[in-house]
Amino acid sequence: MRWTGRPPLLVILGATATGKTGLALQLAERLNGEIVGADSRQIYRGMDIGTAKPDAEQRARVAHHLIDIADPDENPGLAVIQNLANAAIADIQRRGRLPLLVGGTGQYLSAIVEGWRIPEVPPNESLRRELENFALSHGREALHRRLADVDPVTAARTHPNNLRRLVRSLEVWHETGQAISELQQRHPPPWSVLHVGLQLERSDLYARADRRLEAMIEAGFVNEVRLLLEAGYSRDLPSMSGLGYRQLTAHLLDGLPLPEAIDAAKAATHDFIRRQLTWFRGHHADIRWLDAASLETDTIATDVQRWLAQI
RNA sequence: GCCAGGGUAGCUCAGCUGGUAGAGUACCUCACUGAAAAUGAGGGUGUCCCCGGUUCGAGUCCGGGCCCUGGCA
Repeated sequence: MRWTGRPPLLVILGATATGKTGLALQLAERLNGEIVGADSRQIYRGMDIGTAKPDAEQRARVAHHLIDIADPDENPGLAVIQNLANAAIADIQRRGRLPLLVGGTGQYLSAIVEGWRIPEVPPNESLRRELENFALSHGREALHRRLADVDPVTAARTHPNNLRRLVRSLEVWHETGQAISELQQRHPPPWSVLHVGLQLERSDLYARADRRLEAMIEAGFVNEVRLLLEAGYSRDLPSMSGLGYRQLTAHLLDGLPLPEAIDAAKAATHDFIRRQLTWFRGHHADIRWLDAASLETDTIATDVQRWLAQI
């Protein structure tokens, strides 16, 4: 494949359970492509069923990147993900192939495509605990005032209850002496990007997600969570906070009846779908939306080829 | 058929001696720069079963009807 201008990136996004994985596979096969995951849960080894991770057969058909890159007790963080994705995309382009950035994690998609400059301050767990303890004893308002003293801009746009954001902002200040608001910039990479989004009516999105969860349960989701817990992965790890994982942990450890855990997981998934859609609305204005219920892969592939020819 | 209880938000239900309604959950909206499937903020979305009556005013009181549940036949 050759292109005269900027190297191409095809982005496939959409709410969870819309069929991104299947479409990406078919397009990658037709268009000489490789898939770069933009999914914050498929990065974890051992979390397969509940994350709807592409299986071995699918990954043998098309090369996948950014999947199974961490153990469940690790927490790579946005900057690491962004660097890995950038490297993978550049490498695929260099080899004359088409990178497909595929996933539903809005923050990852935006950070990669918009080129967020992320403050180079890795998470400092002990500092985070210290700040959280301060909030516990003095109140979140007090922590918010501490941030307002050093970084009024960020303080003004962070709700005092959002402890996680407060802690991160103070962490950046503590490590760099600079306000996080001044370190946040954007440097979009020199790519030609086409956004394709998979869309469905809200009630269909919920129904599909519910059905998929039921299928996951039948495929052994509960046992997957049990194995993770038995392997020593604590319930308060970020990786264990995912949809289904959290609720099934409550089932296994707290005796929450399975049907109730499943219902709670469904509701959490609906909530997540809403937040995904909010993100896509706000961050990606130029998405080419497709009806996920009637995908015509050949037509889409032709459209993408036409796009590739004119960039 | 008779007796008793009940029909209020999508669901389960609260609503004191009459002043056009609330809770949990579901649902909807929004923010988001190294935890993001995370975290946080906001929102009531309603023929109070129907018809009539009393009253300045009815979810609430009265009459009639319809439906649901249990018991007795």
